[in-house]
Amino acid sequence: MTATIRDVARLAGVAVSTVSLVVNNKGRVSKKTEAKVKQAVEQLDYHPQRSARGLVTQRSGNFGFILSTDHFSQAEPFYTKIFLGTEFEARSFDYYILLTTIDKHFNADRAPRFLLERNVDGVILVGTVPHKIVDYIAMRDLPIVLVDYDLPDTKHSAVLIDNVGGIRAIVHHLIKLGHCRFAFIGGDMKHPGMSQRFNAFQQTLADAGLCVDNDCVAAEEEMSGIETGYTLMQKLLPHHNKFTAVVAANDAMAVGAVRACQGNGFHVPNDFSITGFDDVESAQNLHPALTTVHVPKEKMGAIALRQLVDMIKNTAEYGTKITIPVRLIIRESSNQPRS
Amino acid sequence: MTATIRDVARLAGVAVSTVSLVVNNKGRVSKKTEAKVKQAVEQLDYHPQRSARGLVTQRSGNFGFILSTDHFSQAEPFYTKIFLGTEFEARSFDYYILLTTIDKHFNADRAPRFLLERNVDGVILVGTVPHKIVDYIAMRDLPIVLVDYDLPDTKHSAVLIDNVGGIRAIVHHLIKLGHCRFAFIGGDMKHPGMSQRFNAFQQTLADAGLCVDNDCVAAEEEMSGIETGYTLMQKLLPHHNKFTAVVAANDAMAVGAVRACQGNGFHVPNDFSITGFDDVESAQNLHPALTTVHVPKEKMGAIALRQLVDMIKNTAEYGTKITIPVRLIIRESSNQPRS
DNA sequence: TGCTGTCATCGAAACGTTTTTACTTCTGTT
DNA sequence: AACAGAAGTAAAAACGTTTCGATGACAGCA
Repeated sequence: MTATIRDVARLAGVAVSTVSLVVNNKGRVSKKTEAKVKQAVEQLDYHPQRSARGLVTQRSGNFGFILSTDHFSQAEPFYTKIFLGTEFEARSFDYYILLTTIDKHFNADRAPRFLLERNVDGVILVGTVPHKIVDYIAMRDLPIVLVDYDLPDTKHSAVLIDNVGGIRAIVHHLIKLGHCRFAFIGGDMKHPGMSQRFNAFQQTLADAGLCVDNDCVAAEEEMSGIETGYTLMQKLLPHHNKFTAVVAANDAMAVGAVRACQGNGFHVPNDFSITGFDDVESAQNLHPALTTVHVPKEKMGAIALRQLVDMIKNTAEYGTKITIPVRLIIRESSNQPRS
Repeated sequence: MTATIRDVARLAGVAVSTVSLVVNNKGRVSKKTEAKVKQAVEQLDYHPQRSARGLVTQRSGNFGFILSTDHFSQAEPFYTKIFLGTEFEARSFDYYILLTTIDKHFNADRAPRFLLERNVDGVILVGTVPHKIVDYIAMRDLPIVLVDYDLPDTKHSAVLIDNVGGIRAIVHHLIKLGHCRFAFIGGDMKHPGMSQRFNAFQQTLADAGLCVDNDCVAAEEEMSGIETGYTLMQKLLPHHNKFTAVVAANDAMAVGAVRACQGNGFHVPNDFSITGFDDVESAQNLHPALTTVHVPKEKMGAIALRQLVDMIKNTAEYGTKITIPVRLIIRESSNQPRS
């Protein structure tokens, strides 16, 4: 049904190879034949067939995009936005994205089919992802870019959030408002980004000559959602006279924390300032609107893609870590401490 | 680097074609050679290469999944969940999903590359999608399944929500609680599902011998998010003595409506009952938790995929409309009317 | 023993490209 | 006028599969 390269060649009165040269504009073809060929291509609406091209070039023109199932189905479209950035950028580089989710316990014989069938030229892995699958992909020596995740003991490219800079900005902002007694809400400490935020929190305070009461740190292992924030804030509230500002490790938990306060008759920010991190959608809609750190999610996805492309073109090193700068967003949830 | 079918054949001591027969278990191969071949496959970790296979079968093993950019980036993961359902089901049928977003104004020369390169065997289109692209795909005669959208004047398969049943359940529930004066909040009436919900609302009331005041219907053209719900509820509130129950066409707008009420000193459900539709994540987290209609999103995605597969296997008709039943979820936002 | 039919396996063609090598034709130089 | 080199084009091989027709072995039957 659809036109093949042979049809184009026949119509243009040239050899098949010449058509190929024109289409991929490689080699030198005279202006005249080029025009002829292009006209024929146009007329037949010819597009090279992916599989045929892939067979000879051994390139699929696809990238794999892997994230854990629970990340993807999360209420907040944090990772969805990263994907969007990648997908959009991919289009302009003529790559396609094969998205798949894997669950926490990766099992080698349930490996994404696109790996087995050599149907991708590189892989982007986003968020917390089993160590095993990274090794698995590396073994098949495909270029890898991690996003918002880092494996400490390996040498893979990664696109990372400037967690330290973000937390530092938040804390300095609060100090400038006059706060000197802080609490912290953290979750999912297995995620390197989370623990990074916590460490930055402590470090920044230490640098400012302040220290944190143990009662003012609440952290949970597994989750880092609204529920978690709510629960942890409940644990913090009994010691509410020990702090005036609460730094949450992300917006979701901050939202939960605000709710817990309001549910217990406290006012934000009059009684406590509460801050988040990530600048997700609901941070703006919240009442009071959340002071937080903006993370450019789409941009991160785009940069990861570009990094992958560069690695394939060999114009980028295979272990580059890219740290994405973030921006403090001051809204209503932070204010001067109660007197 | 990776093993080819020839390597397997050599190792097993059989012909290439025999290996192919075993791998695809077509034709009859003796138990003995089958074992030999399978052992060799195992040993070399052989997997047929997608592009080579695709070239000869003229099948890519991929499905396209298209939704509009704004749908996908929406805060609520409604469409994300549909995708998840599709992707998961696809895996068990050995298909891969190529996801792409297109913007409202589809332009034929920016068509998804997977269409041009014949890199998909069928397409799932989700949500409001330009009429033009559907025609475009149909022209290339690929099987199509629409999800949560329907084109009235065409004959395409579609997986649809039982909007009528859902609204009817909601209204009956409210009537049973004692309500007889209703308001409606609707948005994005271009989407057939939305107008369907509105019509069902009116019809159900009419059937019950009730009618709706014009002042009690608020609908906006474009959007249907939290903001819209908030704005529309503001418009409704001046006439608050004309109704005791507010039916919103989806959860997002219901959330906005609840906020507007609370912001103006009204209590939900004591002053008004407010209901939603969709049962998204935040409907449960809301205070008060939202009475709504549960829509099985993952399931819809899965069913769409299966429909596509069946169409390709020619075990399903090309214009089947599948209506997915929904379930009333009674939570806290609905109660008896104020006296 | 010779013939027919079934079953298992094989060899070769085909799918639609890209890429490499080879062949013309032209241009300019001596 | 002969020739070298460059430029443009063509022919053919290769990529890794599937599939189809051919072949051989073997059983059953006359």
